[in-house]
Amino acid sequence: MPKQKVDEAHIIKESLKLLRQKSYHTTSMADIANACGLLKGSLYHYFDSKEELMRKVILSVHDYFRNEVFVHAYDESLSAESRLQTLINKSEAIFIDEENGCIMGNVGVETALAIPEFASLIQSFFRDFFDAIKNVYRDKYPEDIADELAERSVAEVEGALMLARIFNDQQYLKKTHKRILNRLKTD
Amino acid sequence: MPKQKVDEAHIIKESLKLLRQKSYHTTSMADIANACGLLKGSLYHYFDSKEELMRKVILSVHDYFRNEVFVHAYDESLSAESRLQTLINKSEAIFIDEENGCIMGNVGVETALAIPEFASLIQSFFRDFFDAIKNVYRDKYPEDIADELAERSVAEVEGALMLARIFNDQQYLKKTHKRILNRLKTD
Amino acid sequence: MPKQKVDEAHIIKESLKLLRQKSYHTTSMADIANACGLLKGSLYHYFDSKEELMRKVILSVHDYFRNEVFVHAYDESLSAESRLQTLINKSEAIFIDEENGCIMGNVGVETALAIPEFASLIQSFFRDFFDAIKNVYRDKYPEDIADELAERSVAEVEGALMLARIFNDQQYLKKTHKRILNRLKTD
Amino acid sequence: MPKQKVDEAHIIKESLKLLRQKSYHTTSMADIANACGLLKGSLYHYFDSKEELMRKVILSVHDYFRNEVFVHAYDESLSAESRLQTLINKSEAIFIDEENGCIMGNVGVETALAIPEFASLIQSFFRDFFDAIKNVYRDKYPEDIADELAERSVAEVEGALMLARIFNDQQYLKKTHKRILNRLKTD
DNA sequence: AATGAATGAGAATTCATTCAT
DNA sequence: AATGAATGAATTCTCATTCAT
Repeated sequence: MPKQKVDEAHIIKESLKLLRQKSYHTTSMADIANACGLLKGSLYHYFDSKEELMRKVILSVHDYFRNEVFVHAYDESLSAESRLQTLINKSEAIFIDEENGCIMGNVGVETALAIPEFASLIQSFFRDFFDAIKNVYRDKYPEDIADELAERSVAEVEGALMLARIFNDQQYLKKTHKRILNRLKTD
Repeated sequence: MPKQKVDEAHIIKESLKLLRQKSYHTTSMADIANACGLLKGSLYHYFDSKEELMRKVILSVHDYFRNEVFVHAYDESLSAESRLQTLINKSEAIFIDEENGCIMGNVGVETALAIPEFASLIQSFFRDFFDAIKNVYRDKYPEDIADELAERSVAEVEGALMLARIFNDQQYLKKTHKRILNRLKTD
Repeated sequence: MPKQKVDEAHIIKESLKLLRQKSYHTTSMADIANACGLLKGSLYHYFDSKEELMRKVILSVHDYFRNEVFVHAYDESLSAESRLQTLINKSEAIFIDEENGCIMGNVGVETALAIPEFASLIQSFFRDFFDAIKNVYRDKYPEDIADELAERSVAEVEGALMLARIFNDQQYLKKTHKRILNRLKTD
Repeated sequence: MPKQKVDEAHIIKESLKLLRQKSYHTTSMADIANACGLLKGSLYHYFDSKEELMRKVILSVHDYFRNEVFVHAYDESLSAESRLQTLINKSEAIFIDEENGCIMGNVGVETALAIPEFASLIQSFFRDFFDAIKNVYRDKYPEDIADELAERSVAEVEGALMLARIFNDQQYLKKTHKRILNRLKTD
């Protein structure tokens, strides 16, 4: 196995793992450095501050979702149902593991009032999340209904992830996803 | 105005305000003591540790919901709709203010992996939350549907509260509550 | 020898010694704590920050000069010469030792641009220093001359202290003081 | 505009600006590198350590004063008064700007006790400063008086610079220079 | 010559907790 | 019950310095 090379992207990846698992305030720069095989001081070679690192983690997750998850909602070569199914599959691959959870929701709740900049970046993520879902529902529903269903779906997903984490049970998300998909059939 | 007397209940009340607003790790014992007009050392006369205090806050919130919110779900003197309406009104009075949020969800997400005891207590709260909603839906739906609708409702409420906090917008919760109530009519 | 009791005044005293000797940026909170027989964290029980401690040191030195040094300039029961002689004697007792130097000048020069608040407090000290000297010279000289001589004297004293420190030679200050005193005779 | 070439002399020049303005301990190698358009690691190609760099800055300033300022004191083609006037003009051009101050005095006071080598180099500068002034006063005064007046003048200049910095007021130095010049007339 | 990654020591500060009074 | 002093470990961040490329 080749030694992991340390660069900004790698640090962001390791940070993401820890931050999603442990929360923003419980994850120390030393934890992150340690996970990267660095000393804590060395992180400041890449990031000016813990906040900047967190910001880049948020942006990186947002990018990833945009390019690897939400994008499928706009793939006109597929049926609405296939598009939503793909989006859901990709989401689950990210959200579900030993910890369960969405770093955006978790960090958002934890820091919304203390670090408004994070809230603002996370809002942007959720808007894209809405839009993607809405774009699929638009195939079957009129604009206003699609809008409401999308908002509801995002809330349900985030709520399910919260319960999944607290109960350590992935079924919450899986059932929610099933419902969301069913809305394209009947609901 | 009578001087607030300092006792366990009062400290729990003040702690709750802070913990819900600021998260578990950002709220220090000094913050809490300060809010109670005490010095931080004095808190240890009432609680052995921050964890114990948090535990009692969780239990206290659970009790409050049981006696003041969930209880209405079982008031057979009212219609299912009235029962749910009351439960929702009471919930909103607790969940909505300048910060928006549910301390159970927030602390649950933040500490689920680090402090399993909290997760366990919070699970118990959410089970009672499920049961209360389910008991109302049972009036109109068969057991299995009521069950699923209740689970979904709790997820939606918690997801809506997360978005409410991140977007600083109370409409997420209000719309969700409306939907939940409508399920007793048609859905 | 009774164990030194630790209180704010004692910490300020120990800080003063170190800060005058080592400069603001070379004196760490750990150094100061150590000199007081405390751990560095314990200092924050008394002072919110290093800057606040420095501020209180400055104010304390200013107070000391006001009450123990400058005050003699205004003692109308003595001749102008005696008043200046006393003021000079008291000054020397403070300024001269193994290190030589005036914490006001030293910290002033070091931090004037970085921490404007210090500059402002130190200006106030130097204004009182001017005024005291001027009040003595007024006995022999007209207002405008007294004013100029006072300003010149303070500059000479501070310059002499700088040289005294750099050359580790107390004669600079002693000769300066002699000249300042002689101005009451002829100059 | 030709790109500044990076060589030892250029680094020393940039360091000087920063060190005079910010003090020795507040100026980091990164600050200096940055001002030179280099990365901090690169500085070590030119200087073994921060101390060596500071030493070379001190020597460079001393050289500059020797060749561009003090030298005028020995120009026998001019009157004593012209010589002193020139020396003063040159000094002011160096000492006065937005910050005001003499790097020799500032660094001397700041590091005298911690880094004796600096004190020693700075002493040498001040001896040349004395000698230059004394050489001019010798034109009018006997040796011992010239000696004393020179010492006094240097102290006054340094003290005035200290006050100029703390009060952010260039008049202190200008008035001092006037007095020093007047001593060649009457005093 | 120059870079940029890495170090390791040390800075200020915070905080849960203890304990004598 | 309450205080306030003290702790000690942890946290974020800085910085002079080294070194392979």
